[in-house]
This record gives sequence, structure tokens and C-alpha cells, in this order.
Amino acid sequence: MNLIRSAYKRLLAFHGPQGWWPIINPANFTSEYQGVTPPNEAEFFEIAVGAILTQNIAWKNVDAALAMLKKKGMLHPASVRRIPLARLAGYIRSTGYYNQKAKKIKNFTEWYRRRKFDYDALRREDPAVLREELRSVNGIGPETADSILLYGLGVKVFVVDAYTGRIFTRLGILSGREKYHEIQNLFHRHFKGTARDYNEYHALIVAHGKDCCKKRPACVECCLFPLCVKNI
DNA sequence: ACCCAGGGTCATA
DNA sequence: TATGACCATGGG
Repeated sequence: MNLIRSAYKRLLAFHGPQGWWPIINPANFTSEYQGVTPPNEAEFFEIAVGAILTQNIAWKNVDAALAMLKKKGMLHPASVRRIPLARLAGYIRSTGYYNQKAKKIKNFTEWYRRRKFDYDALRREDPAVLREELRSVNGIGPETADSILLYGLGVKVFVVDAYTGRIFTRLGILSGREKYHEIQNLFHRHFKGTARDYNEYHALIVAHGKDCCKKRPACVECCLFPLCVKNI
């Protein structure tokens, strides 16, 4: 299962650091984030909202919606709580599913309120407990919950997406029928790294998926060749 | 015109 | 447990 480590190295060498949340800050080399600013309270809410908005949608669409929300002063829980659902939905039209997603953002904000908007307390909480709570919020599934944990709170969890299954099935270490948790456990067992590495790995998989993995037959020209052998 | 994008929920068998 | 319908915009 060193394939998981070597695939990471190849992806990083080929695609370069992706600079997903939190914002890249080369000046900061002091923490385990090694050049990436750890998430903070101001960013947390925006990251969580972004994680919801990006469900099954290209990030480009999310970027526009986040800019709109920022312009309208909506990247704060208090504002989201006040605004009518329909108006919030209007601000996030570009992300598709806007009625559902507006509701999801409201639901998440309500959970955050129940948590007293206390970001520091969240960072001290048992991640397993947090995950349970986030998963119980309607509209937050496994990937969104893990994205909030990893990118918003710096918890070392691997975020699994549709690309992950495809890519590692091609590498021959998945059958293609594993469930979310099984894939996640595989990475937790075989990929030893910091939260920053988990952050980067997921981002690289997305970058790679958008690029190489659409090709048929698979991967002859891709950076994982010849690791990547199956054509699916 | 068609397909997909950094998913999730709900109803049905 | 496992499919299928549905949500809905924007770019290729």
C-alpha cells in the first residue's frame, strides 16, 4: 500500500500545491501546516459555507457565490440567521440547487449557534463527536462533514470524493465497490502525514480527476502511469 | 444539444 | 443495502 504514498508524491510533483483552504501563506513555516496558515475563527464559517456550496458543483460557481455573500455581509452566522431563506437562495444561484443549499447553510448555522459560535471549543472537542453532530445536520453528508473538519478545523481526516474511488480503483487497490468509510480507513492506515498533507492530497485528487481521469483509455499520458493500470 | 462539476436526501424494493 | 429521482446553474 505504498502506492498511496507514491501516488501522493507523483501528484504533488506533477500538479504542484493546490492551495485550498486555508489560504496559502508561505511566511508561516512554524506550525505542522508547513507553509499553510491554520484555519481560524474568521475563516471557519466561510469554509463551512463553501464546503456546502461546492456539493456536486465546480468551484468556479462557488467562488462567485462566496463573493456575493461577502458583498452582502452574509459570511457571518448572525447575518445568515436573520436573512429570509429565499433571499439567501438568491445570493447563491450560481451554485445550483440553491434552494436546498440555502436551507443547508441555515441548518449548519443553527448547529453552530447551538455550539455557542465557539470556534475554540470546537477545536478542543473530540473530532469523532463533532463528526457525529455535523452528520446529523440535514444537508451535511460524509464528505462535507470531513471537509469542514479538515479544512475548517485542522482535524486530520482524509476527505473521500468520487474521484478517489475511480483513481484508486485504477491503481488496483480498490474494487470500486467500497463505501466511503472503507476508503477513508484505507488512507488513514496507509497515509501517514499531517493535516496539511491530507489537505493537499484531497485537493490533488480533485485536480487530477478533472484532468487525466476523463481520458479513455485511461492514464497513458498521466502522471500516475504506469501505476495507473486499469481502464475504467 | 449534451455532459459534467470538490454531494446529499428521500422514496422505493 | 442498493438503486433511482431529484435538486439546478454555468462552462466545455
